[in-house]
Amino acid sequence: MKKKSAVKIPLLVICGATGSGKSALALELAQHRPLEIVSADSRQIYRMMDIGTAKPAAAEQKLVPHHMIDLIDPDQEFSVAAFVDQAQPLIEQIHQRGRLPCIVGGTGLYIRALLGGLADLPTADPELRERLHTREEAQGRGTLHRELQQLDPDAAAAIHPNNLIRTVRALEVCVLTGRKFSAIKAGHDFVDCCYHVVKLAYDYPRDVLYRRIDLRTQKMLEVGLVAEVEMLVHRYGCDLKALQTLGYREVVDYLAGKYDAETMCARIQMKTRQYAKKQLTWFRKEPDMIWVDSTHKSDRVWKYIDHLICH
RNA sequence: GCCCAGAUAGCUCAGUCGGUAGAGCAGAGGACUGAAAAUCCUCGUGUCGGCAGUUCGAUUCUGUCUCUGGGCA
Repeated sequence: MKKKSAVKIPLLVICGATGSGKSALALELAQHRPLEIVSADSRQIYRMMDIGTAKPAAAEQKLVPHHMIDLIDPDQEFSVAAFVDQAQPLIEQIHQRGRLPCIVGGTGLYIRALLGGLADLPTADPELRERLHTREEAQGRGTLHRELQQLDPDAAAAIHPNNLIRTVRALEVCVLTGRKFSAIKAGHDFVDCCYHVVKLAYDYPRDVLYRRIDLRTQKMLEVGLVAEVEMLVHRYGCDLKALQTLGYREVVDYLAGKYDAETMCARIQMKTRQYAKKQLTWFRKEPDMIWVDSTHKSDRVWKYIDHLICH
């Protein structure tokens, strides 16, 4: 998975909270410098989920080459590993075309995995997961975590008993490899960066960011988020995993009559603010992050980019 | 105008048989290696509406005033 080359490929990363203007900045930069955009967004990979994921408009995508968008249908499976496997060769191709690859996205794990690679872990096994979940249901809460304690005490200690999803994954790795999940992870720490990277993020006062989010949510509803979700529900049913996505989930509840339109809007705004906060927690500890003051962005940003391009 | 019910954390409310109070949500902080816009964890002092009275002690009992619902005129 890791590409070892003598010269590291230059790579611009624009990350940060949802609604902070990542896409707009990338588009602006692309007007003046030769770059192509690689989305690092775990939801924009889905076709038909356009409005709620704030996917760049068709016109914008025509203006600048965009990648890693509309890869799969909403009922298909995806993963960090799939993202890395597809994005890494893309980045190399863009570089060979003489352009600067620009990662734009808010999915912290995807970015980290792209830059540092992933540990050598087995892919998801849906049937095994199904069996594990069934066992937890049949034998009671905490069953799987207790099993994990036997198989891999370190992993169990690091995962809260209430966190079923991560307990299942850890067990899955142990069962599939016959090794300890914690031991495999310990041999990999994300540091092997195969790119020459500049990481940027907009730094907003929290209240300004939240106001932007509230407005953006309103706009999404105005341009037809509800209709988009209705179409998805009609096509796939409402149990779709992709419909757990923030924004989509609330519209599904609204359509089911759980609350009125006003409450739906308020809830999406609230959930989006909470998500932005969570992203900030993630990016805050990201090493070598350059936080760009949102009020006077340009000069510094151009300098970093030209440095990368000349590299 | 009269009667009744309320007034407690940013919001919705619980509670204190008199010893100054606690849930949910919100908010803040955090974790995160193939579901990551998912999943999970931690954090609760506030003139208990104002004033007066009873009491060693009142958010709790009494009176009164203000405000908000509802009912009767």
